[in-house]
Amino acid sequence: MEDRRAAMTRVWQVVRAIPRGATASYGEVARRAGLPRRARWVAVALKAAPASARVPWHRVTAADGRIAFPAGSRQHREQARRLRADGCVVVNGRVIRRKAEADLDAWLWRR
DNA sequence: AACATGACGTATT
DNA sequence: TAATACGCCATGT
Repeated sequence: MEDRRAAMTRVWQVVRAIPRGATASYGEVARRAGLPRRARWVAVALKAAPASARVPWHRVTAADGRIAFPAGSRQHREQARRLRADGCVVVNGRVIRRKAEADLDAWLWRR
């Protein structure tokens, strides 16, 4: 299963390409990594990412902008903390994205 | 092989 | 916006 490793590497790379202050959903990351319909697997890949890979995992949220970890959990707080350190606005465990901003991202990331 | 799980997504109400 | 339901798919048991 060396191919699995390659796919994970691609996922990490895609996440590393998310600029500070921006976010992407698991599904988006999956598509950009050439793994359509594999959002859940992206989560597995992130969980497996070693700290040495320097993957900004906190910039990945559910499709609606919510932090995927259970509210109140340590990791949920940690993600919110890092997100805010990036300059993102987090309210009720959700990253606020203005429509224009979201559209710009879609444009910047297409293909 | 069958079934449960999960850092998910989408449609519907 | 929130709650539900169902779809999806790699993994682990």
